[in-house]
Amino acid sequence: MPIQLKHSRQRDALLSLLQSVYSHPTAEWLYENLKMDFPNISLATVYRNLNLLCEQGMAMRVDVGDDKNHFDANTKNHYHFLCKGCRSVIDVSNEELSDVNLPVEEKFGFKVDTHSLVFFGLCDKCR
Amino acid sequence: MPIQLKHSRQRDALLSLLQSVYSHPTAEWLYENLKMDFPNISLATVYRNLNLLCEQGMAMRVDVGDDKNHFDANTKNHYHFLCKGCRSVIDVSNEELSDVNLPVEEKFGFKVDTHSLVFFGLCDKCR
DNA sequence: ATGAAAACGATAATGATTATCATTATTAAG
DNA sequence: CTTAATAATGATAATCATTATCGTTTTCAT
Repeated sequence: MPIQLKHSRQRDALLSLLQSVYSHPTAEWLYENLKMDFPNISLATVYRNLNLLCEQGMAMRVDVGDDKNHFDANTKNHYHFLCKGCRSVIDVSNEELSDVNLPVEEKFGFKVDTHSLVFFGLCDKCR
Repeated sequence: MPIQLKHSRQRDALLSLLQSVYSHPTAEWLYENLKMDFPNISLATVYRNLNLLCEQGMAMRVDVGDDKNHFDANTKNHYHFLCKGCRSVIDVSNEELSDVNLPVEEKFGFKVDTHSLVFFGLCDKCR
């Protein structure tokens, strides 16, 4: 008996908003912007649906260590860069960094499923 | 006028406890264990002194994305592995993974100061 | 010994997120 | 087109790690 999803205008709007931006917004930012179309939307609804979208694989959580989650509709494998100046989160392709897991598997005998890699510095606007 | 540190038995005990363990304890764990010698110690004292030790470079914060900070008296550059089974945090040397920042600098034109790299999987006991 | 300032313990406050719960919206079946 | 089930909502309380506040205690140079 997996939970049978029902349609929701709020969830639709959330997903298309998330898909329309290149930034990696927080729940709070999405909440503020959804208020344009849904003046009565609740922050709880935003969190609920973000969790749903992540479970469904239509979005992913981006943790850059700034104590709040960011969200990304691009679920393809890639890394992120956090600018210490403007605090923006920027995509970084991971083509050049394949097989990072391998040396850890081999040297320590751990089974490495995934890794998290975040870069910190100044973006081209802030440097 | 930089803050003039004064000696504190609680801070001494915190540092030597942290230096004596290979795990990467949380503030809560350190607090519970310091109670042996300081029954009246406050959790605030533990947090205060952990922040101080980090500022002084005698300890470092380890963020593995589990919503609480871990602490490490080994401030030499190394990575961490989080076991999804026993939730323990294990050191990983970074010898095999030098120059991770470089490709990002070159390709995106960002000034990359640091990066955070955490591995997830099962340790040799849990796999 | 003494006084300024650091550190303390207790505890309230914060901020992001989750849980609760009464009400509303969606949807499949009659 | 009703209706009944159940998912989703909005409002808000609760949670949990961490920080701030504040009156009291320690530390330490004088």
